[in-house]
Amino acid sequence: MDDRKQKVLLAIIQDYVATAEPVGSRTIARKYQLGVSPATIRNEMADLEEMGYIEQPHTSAGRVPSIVGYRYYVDSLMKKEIVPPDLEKIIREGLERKVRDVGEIMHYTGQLLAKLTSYAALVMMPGLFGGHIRHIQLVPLVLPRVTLVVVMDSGTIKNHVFEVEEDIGEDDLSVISTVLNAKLRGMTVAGIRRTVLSEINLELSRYRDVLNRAMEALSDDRGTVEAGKIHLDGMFNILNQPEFHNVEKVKTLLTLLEQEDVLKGLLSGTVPAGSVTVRIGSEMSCRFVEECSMVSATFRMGGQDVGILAVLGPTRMEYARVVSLIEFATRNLSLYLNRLVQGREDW
Amino acid sequence: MDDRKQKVLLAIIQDYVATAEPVGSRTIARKYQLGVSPATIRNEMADLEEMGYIEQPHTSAGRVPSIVGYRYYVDSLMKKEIVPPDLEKIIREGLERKVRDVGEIMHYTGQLLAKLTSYAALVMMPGLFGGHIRHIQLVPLVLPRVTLVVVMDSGTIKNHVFEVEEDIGEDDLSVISTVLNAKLRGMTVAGIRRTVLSEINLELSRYRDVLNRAMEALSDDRGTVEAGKIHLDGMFNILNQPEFHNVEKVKTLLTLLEQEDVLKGLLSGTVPAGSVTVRIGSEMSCRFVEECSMVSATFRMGGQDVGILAVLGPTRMEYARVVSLIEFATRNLSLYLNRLVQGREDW
DNA sequence: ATTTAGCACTCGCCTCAAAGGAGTGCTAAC
DNA sequence: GTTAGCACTCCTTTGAGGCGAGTGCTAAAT
Repeated sequence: MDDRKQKVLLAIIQDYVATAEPVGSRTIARKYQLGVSPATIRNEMADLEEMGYIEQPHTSAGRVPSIVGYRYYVDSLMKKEIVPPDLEKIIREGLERKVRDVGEIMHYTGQLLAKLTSYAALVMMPGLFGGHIRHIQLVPLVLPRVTLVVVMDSGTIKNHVFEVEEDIGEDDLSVISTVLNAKLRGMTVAGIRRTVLSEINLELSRYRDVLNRAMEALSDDRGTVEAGKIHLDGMFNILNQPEFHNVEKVKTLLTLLEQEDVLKGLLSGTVPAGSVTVRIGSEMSCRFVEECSMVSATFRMGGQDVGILAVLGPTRMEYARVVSLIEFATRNLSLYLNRLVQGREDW
Repeated sequence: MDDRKQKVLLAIIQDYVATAEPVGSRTIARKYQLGVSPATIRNEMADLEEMGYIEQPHTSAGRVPSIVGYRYYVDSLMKKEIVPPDLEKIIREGLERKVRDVGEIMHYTGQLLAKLTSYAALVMMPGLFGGHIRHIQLVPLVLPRVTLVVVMDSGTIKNHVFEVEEDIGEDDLSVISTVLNAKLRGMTVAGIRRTVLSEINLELSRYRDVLNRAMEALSDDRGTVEAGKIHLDGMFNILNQPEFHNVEKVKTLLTLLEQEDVLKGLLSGTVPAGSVTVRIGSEMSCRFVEECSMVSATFRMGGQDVGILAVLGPTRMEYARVVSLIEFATRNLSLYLNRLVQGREDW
C-alpha cells in the first residue's frame, strides 16, 4: 500500500463518513488536493477495490469503504484527535459536581457520551465485585419476607428479597446482621473466603438455612440495584443517521437494543486490557448489527475492570473522534471512581 | 344520533382500527351486515361527517374516525371486553411467582402489558410515601461521605449519598442510626410528625446538622432507587403500527419518550379516582403525541394512589381491549402489592 | 319519505418509459 | 506514469397515463 493509495483511501473514508454518499474520483480530486487528476485516482481506486479496501454499491456509483478498509483506517491511518480543552473542562467539571455515587457518575457519563458523539452510548454499570462491603444487613419486611441490603463503599447498593423459615424472628435477623457485618465488612464479594464463611457458620450454626440463602443472594447479580445493568443513552441519535431512514432497520436495531442479554453479548467482546476496542460491522459477529460499529473500553476501580463504556453507531462512524472521547471518558471515569472509593488513583 | 348512525360509526371505527385504511361505504355494507345498501351508508356517513365524528383524508378516500368519534365510541359505544380466563390465569400465576418486591412486580406488569396490548407500556413506580419505614441506617462510605439507606416494608429501597462534617465518625453514625430506627420505624415518610422530629433533635442535639441533611435526603425523591421512576416497555411495538412507518414521526416520538419529565407530564393527566382514564390525541394537550392515545389508571397501596400504569398507542387503538387489560392489571396490582405489604387487601 | 341504483367525477397511487446525471473503465495521447 | 476523451452503465428523477376506490348527486323504486 503506497503512500498515494493511503491518501486516496483516507479521502474516501473521510468523505463517506461526512456525506454518507458513495464518493467518486472527481470529488476526491476536487476536495482533497492530491495533485493528480480524477483518472489517476480512478486507477488507484480500482487497485484499492481489488485489494478489498473499498467497494462499489453498483457499477457507476462512487466507492464506499469496506469493513477491511475501515479496519485499515482504524489500525494505521487514523490520527487520534485531541479532546478540546474547553470540552475537557466541561466534562471534568460535570464529573466533579456528580462525585457522589457511582450511579450518578455513570449516568452522567453515558448522557455526555451520547451527546458528544451523537451516536448511542452504552454504560455497563459496575457490579458489586469490584468494591468493598461497607455494610450488610438483613431487614425484616413482612415476615417471613426479609431483604438483604448490602452497601458497597462506592455507594452502590444491592438488595435481594427472600423468605426465611417461619420461626425466625426480628431479633434473630439482627443477631445475624451483626455477625455478618463484623466478619464481612471491608471484603470484596469475590474475596469472601471459605474460612470466613465457615467461621460464620460456626458462630451462627442454628441459622444455617438463612445464611445459605443470604450468601446466595449476595453472589447473585440479578437483584443488584443498578449494578451489572446496562444503560442506554441517545438511542434516538441513530435515527438521525441516513442509513437508518429505513423503518425496518430501525425496528430490528431497536428491538435488539431492548434485549439486555444481547447488549451484554455485544459488550463482552471488549478487550479487558484497558485499551479501546473497535469492532466494525461483522466483526461483532451479530448479524443484526452488521451495519454498525462499536467502540468500547473498560474502566477500572481498585485495579480491577468493573464496567464498560461503549458507543454504538453506523459503520460509517467518526472513529477518530469517538475513540478519543471514549479513551478520555474511561480515563476520567476510572480516576473519579477511584477517588470516590478510596482516594486511590492507581489506574 | 340514531341507532343506525351508531352502527355505522361503530363499523367505521372497528374497521379502521383493524386495517388502518380509510373505510368506504362498500366495505361497511359488505363486512358489517346492516341490511342496507352502500348508498344509504354513504348518506349516513355524510351526516356523521357533518356532525364531526368522522373525517375524510381527501375527497374520495374512505372515512376515518375523528378524535370526537373515538371519544363517543369510548364513552358510549364501547363494550368492555372480558379478559379471557386463561390469560387471567397466566397473569395471576406470573404475579404470584414475582411476589417478592415491588420492583419486580412492576417490571413484570409493564412487560406483560406491552406484550398483551402490543403498544408501549408505561409504569410509574410507587414512591416512598405510600409504604412504612422498616429500617433506616446511615452507612459510612469513605468519610466524610455517608449514605442514608431506607428500607420500606414493600422492599423498596432508597439511598442517598451526602457528606457530613469532618468530625463525625463511624460511631456517631451508628448512634444516630439506632435512634432514627427506634423513632421512625413503622411510620410513613409523609407521616413523620414534627413532634417526632423534635424528639429526635432533642436526643441527638449535637448532630443537628447531620440530621437535617438526612431528613432532607429522606423526603427527596430523586435519590430513590426505582421509586418515582418511569419504566417504558415495548417502545418498539409502536414501530409495528403503520402510522409510524414514517421515520420522522418515529424520531419525534422516541425523542419524547426518552425525556422523563415529559412522560411524567403525560401521566399526570390520569384521574386519581381509581377508574381508567382514556385520553385521545389532542386531549393530552401535547402536540407531539397528537396521533397517540393513552389509557391509564392509578394503582393503590395501603389505601393510597402510589403509582400509574399506562398504555400509549396510536389513536387508532383497540380501546376496549386496552381498557379492560389496564383495569384488570391495576386491580391485580393493587391486590398483590397490598398482600405484599401487609396482608391488607383494602382496595 | 326513505332507500337504492346509476353515473359522472375526483384524486391518490402505480406503472412505465424517457431523460438526466454521476461515475466508471478503457484507450490513446502526453 | 499520468491524463484527456469517450462510450457505457445504471441509478434516479420526472411526467403522463391508466386504474381503482370512493364519493356526491340525481332520479327511480319502494
